[in-house]
Amino acid sequence: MRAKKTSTADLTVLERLRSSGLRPTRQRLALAKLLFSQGDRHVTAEALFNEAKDNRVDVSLATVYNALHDFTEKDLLREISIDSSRSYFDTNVGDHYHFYFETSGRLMDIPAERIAIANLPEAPGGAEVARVDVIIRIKD
Amino acid sequence: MRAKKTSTADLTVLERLRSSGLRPTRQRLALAKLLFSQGDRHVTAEALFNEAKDNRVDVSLATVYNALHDFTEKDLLREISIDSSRSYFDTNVGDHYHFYFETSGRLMDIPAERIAIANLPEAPGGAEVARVDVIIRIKD
DNA sequence: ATTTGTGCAAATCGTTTGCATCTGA
DNA sequence: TCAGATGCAAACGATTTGCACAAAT
Repeated sequence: MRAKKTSTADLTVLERLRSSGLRPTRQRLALAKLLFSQGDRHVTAEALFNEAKDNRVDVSLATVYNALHDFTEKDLLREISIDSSRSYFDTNVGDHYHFYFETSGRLMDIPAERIAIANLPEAPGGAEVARVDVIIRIKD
Repeated sequence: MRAKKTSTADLTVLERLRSSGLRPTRQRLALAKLLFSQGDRHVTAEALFNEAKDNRVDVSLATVYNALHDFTEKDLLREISIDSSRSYFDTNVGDHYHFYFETSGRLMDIPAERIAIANLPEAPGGAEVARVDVIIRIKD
């Protein structure tokens, strides 16, 4: 099975892992391909795990978590906390905000330019701002 | 102590529960008193539970969770999700945002007037905005 | 009397960990 | 070779639930 040809997309993903200092293992490559080959995505660990299974990618849930966290650490992903029960990982690591649809549990990106934030108070004690999260919660 | 006199503060809390349609039970009254008698607070269920114990208020953890959720439903509290592992309950239910100090895990209110948000995109499909959360994460 | 709330312990859910076994460089 | 990854199952921590009992209206 799987006459495994190396597509350009594969190369991109491979490069991406390599240049992040992450070993491009079979599992990480497969997950990265799922994550980064379809535009911006917001996935949960569980969802990615299932998607992997559907694509006959053999990974354990623990490995999915490991990969997601590794990718996040290397800024290939951004983690978003909507509520205490789920964590989303966003393939869009640029500056942007989110709509959150409460009933469907879906997230949608809002480009940073679409919201003007002014007068941002400086952090007390002059500490550094790690990031600004904006979530617009929608009753749908 | 415990000569249980009815202070005006108690009355306020009692009124508050009543007018929210919540039965002012011993436990809810005690918890509400802890929550609403010391200015704006950000508590976790666990923290409030311990505080109750310290004050010899006899409640179970399940009841603390119940009360916090009941209060939140009646808009006496606002729930804030910082990361997947903790939920904070904020006694300030007015319009405002938050600083989050990553190492200490502390929250600090930012009055709404201190941040100007412009061009807020309307919700797709004209759905209603439930609320806008802004969290400024601080490396401290 | 009826409805609503409470306590407890067990159950659940997402996530993490320990450790023996693999695998990429 | 061998540091770094993986898989599995067990451990975890926060939160929820089921149900018998207690309290508020």
